[in-house]
Amino acid sequence: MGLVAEDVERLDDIVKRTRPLHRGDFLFREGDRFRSLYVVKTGSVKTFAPSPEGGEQVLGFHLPGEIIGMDAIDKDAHACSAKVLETSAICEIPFSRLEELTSIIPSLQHQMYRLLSKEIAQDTDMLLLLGKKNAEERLAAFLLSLSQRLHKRGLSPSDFYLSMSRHEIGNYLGLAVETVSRLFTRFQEDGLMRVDRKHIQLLDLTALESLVGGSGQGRRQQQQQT
Amino acid sequence: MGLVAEDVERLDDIVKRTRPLHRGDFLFREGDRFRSLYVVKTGSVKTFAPSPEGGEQVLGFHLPGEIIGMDAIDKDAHACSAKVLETSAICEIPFSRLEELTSIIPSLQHQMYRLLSKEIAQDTDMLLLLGKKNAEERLAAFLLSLSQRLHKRGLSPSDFYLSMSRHEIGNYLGLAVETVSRLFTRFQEDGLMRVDRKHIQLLDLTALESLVGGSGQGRRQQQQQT
DNA sequence: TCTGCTGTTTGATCTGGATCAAATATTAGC
DNA sequence: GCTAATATTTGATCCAGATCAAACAGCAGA
Repeated sequence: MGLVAEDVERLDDIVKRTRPLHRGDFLFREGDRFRSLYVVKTGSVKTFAPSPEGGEQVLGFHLPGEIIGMDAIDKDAHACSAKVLETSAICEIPFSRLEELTSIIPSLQHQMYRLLSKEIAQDTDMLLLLGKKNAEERLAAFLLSLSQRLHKRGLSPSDFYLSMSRHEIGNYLGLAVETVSRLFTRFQEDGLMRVDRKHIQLLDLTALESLVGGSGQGRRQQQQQT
Repeated sequence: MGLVAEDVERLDDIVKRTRPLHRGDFLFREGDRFRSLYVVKTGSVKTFAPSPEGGEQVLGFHLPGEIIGMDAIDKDAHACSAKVLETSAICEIPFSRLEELTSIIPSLQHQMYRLLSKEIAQDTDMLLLLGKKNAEERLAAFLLSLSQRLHKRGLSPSDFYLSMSRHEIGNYLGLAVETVSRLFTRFQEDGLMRVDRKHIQLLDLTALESLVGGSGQGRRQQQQQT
C-alpha cells in the first residue's frame, strides 16, 4: 500500500501476534479502555452493542483482512464488544505505537485516514440498507457483501461457510430470524443459491445483484425525492 | 483541543472562508473529486446519497461545528451530495494541506483520528436506531440529538427551528412523512413538545429521553440475545 | 392581492415482516 | 451412542407503519 520495505518492517515490529482465539472469546468488551486495533488474519469476528432495552445490535461481521476497533479512538473506550465466531487468528496493533509511526511515515498516515474513511463509507452503505431496503434486498446485499469480501481475499466468492447464526444475520439486518430462514428457503427455491446448514453456494450472482438494486421487476416502492 | 497558539494559527492559515451559501446550494455532489473537508460555521447542511431505485437516502443533518466529507477520503471521491438547507457560513479545509499539517503536529493528527472515529461511532448509533427502534423512539432520538448538538454550541436545547422538511426527517429516520407528522401531533398532545410549523419547543426532555431508552412503559419488543 | 405549488396534516386501508406457536434438525456434553 | 439444550424451519396470525386519498396551509412569484 505504498510503503517501502523499511516502513513495512517498522509497522511489522509493533504488531502483536496472539495465539488462536476460539469461538466465544472476546477481543474486547463494551466499556473496555481502548488500547489497540485488531486485524483478522483468519476466521471471523462479530461486533455488537447492547441496545438500551437489554437486547443487542450486531454491528458487523469481520472477515480476514478487516480491522476492528476504530470506533473507539474518539472516546478512548470501546462502545461495543467483539466476539470471535470461529477459531481465528487475530493480530493486535497497539494504537499509541501506531500513532507514533503514522506521524513519522506520511504514507502510513494517509493509509490510516483512508481506513477510517472507508469504515465511515461502509456504515453509510449500511444506513441506506436499513433505511430503504426490504427484507429480500437486505439478505441479497448481505450475501453479496460476504461474497465480495471473501473474493478479495482470494477465497471463493460463491462457495463458503457462514460462521454466524441465522439469528445473528437477522439481528444485523434488522430482520427476525424467521424472515431470514424463509428467505434462504425462497432464494434456494428460486435457484439463486444452495443452502446446506451453514454451507452456502451462490449460484446466480447476477440475479442477486439485480435483487439488491431495484426492487426486482415489480414491487412498487415510494421514491422520495425529498 | 490541545494545540498551542502557533499551531492554531497554521491551521487557520489553510482554512478558506467562503461567502454565505444559500438554501439549495451544493457543497459537493455525488461523484465529485474529493478535495476538502467542510465545516459548518452557521446554518445547516444535509448529506444524502442516491439509492439504486432512484430515490435518495438522507444520511445526515449537519449543524454548526460539524464536519462534512470525511467519508470521501478513502475513494478520493464523494459518494454523497451535500446541500445547504438555509443560509449558511461554511469553511473549506483543503485535505492535502490538512494532511501536511497533521504529519507535522502530532496533537492535530490525534484530533483527526478522533474526528474520524467519532463519525464512525455516530453512524453506529444510527445503525442501532434504524435496526432496533420503532417510529416513536426514532423521532424522540432525533429531537434529542438536535437538542444536544445545538446546546453544545451554546444555543437553546429546547427551542429551535427545523431547517429540514418533515419529508427529509422521515427519509433520514426511515419513516414515511405521514408517520413523522402524526408523531409530532402525538408528542404535542402528550405535552412533550410544542410544534408550530418549523419552530420546535421541547417541553419535557426527560420524558423524551425515557422514550428513546426502552419502549416506554408498555410496548413489548423481542429482545434478541443472539 | 391572487394563484398555483409544495409541504403538512388527517383519515382509511393495506401489507411486509414481526410475533406466536410448534415441529424438526443440530450440536454439545457426557 | 444417548440426551438435553439450542438452532432452524414452517405455518398461522397480527400489527406498526406504509400506502392511498384528500383536505388544508404556507409561500413564492406575477
